[in-house]
Amino acid sequence: MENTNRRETLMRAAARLMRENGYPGTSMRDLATAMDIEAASLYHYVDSKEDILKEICFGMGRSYLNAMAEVNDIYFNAGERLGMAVRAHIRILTDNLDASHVFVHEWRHLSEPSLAAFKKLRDDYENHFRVILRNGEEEGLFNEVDNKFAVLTILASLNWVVEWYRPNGDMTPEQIADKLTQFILSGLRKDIQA
Amino acid sequence: MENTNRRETLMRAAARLMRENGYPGTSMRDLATAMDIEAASLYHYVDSKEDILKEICFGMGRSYLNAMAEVNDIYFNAGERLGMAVRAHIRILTDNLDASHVFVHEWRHLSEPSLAAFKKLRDDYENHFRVILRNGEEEGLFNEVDNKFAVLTILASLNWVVEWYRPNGDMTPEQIADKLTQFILSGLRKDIQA
DNA sequence: TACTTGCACTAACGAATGTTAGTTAAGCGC
DNA sequence: GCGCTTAACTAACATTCGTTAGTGCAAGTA
Repeated sequence: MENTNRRETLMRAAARLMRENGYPGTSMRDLATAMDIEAASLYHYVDSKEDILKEICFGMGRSYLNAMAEVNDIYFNAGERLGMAVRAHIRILTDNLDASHVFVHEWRHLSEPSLAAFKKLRDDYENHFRVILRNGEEEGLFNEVDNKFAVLTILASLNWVVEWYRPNGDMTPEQIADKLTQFILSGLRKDIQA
Repeated sequence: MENTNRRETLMRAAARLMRENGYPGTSMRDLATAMDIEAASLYHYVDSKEDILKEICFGMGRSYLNAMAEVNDIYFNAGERLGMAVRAHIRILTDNLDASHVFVHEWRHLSEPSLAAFKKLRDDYENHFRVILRNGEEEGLFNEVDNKFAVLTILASLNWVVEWYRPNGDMTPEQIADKLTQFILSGLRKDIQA
């Protein structure tokens, strides 16, 4: 437990607290207690409480977007790209459970103009998924579906993992990603030719 | 705008505020302002702030469970029962958007023993879905899947609707339920015999 | 008319909130 | 040893928080 980047330790503690109690339910004094310092000392590392939220939300947003950019750099068919995107998403999410929870749920407590910027970032990410689905249709691989609706439903499944995943549980992130991909592609119904 | 059950108006206003700002982010004074009375006057209707949360969470929980009981009373095959459960869930959710959001996201701010009771209620509801899936397998209708995982993923898709559904949007609750059912059953992939 | 009830009010409580100002002690390069 | 930086501290600020106590008034009932 050396002194590796105290600021980052602070961010991690903040993410954990905000995950457990929400952003308004997390006080600077709570965070200070978790860091074993006084509340005022936090301001040596951050400018304000909202700064912490901003850093977590936009940091995670960048992570997700970067991973998606990598996926799109590689040229595969839409089915494979979808699987890779799901796998990347689940990997980042499970690697940063607390921060991802904040990313998914607490961003609404951002104030303008950060709020608008964050929404744009999210829309960008969703759009990448939409493009994959459209490609899949063009390739004759996917059914023609309402893409907006489908992406929301897919991301719902992915993001909900943050609610129940536990490290040391009985599913690895890779297994989760595989099952999700299969579910998204095939659903529950048994193939006729079983 | 007559005086139809002022207490219920209060609950509705509370649900809206807690949806927008979270439970810790909603003060009794905020709620009082929304009701156009003083904060102290709220205590004529409720015992405490947490009472409001309790009433919303358990009220919605009962609604969802009752609907599920009705679905299970009628004897259909698992595929049809799943469709009916989805439709019932989406109907309740879209009929009570704000309260459902609180039900899905704010219950964690309950304190014991309410918290444990709520979790039990939720587990009961999830179990009903699990039973439907198992029946579907027994009937040879569904693939054999990890039921716990599948139910979480299905409920994720359903509950996420609370994040994007807008009355006067371009999908009716029935259309949403139908699309969700289709997605859950068949996924994205095009049938071979298309 | 007298009493009760429903629904609101004012005033205030102690505690908690985010944040600022100013200080102190330790460690490091010169 | 001197000066600067880092990382913490104490003390306090104005505000907001959930909640309680006590009051007033209007409507309904005996």
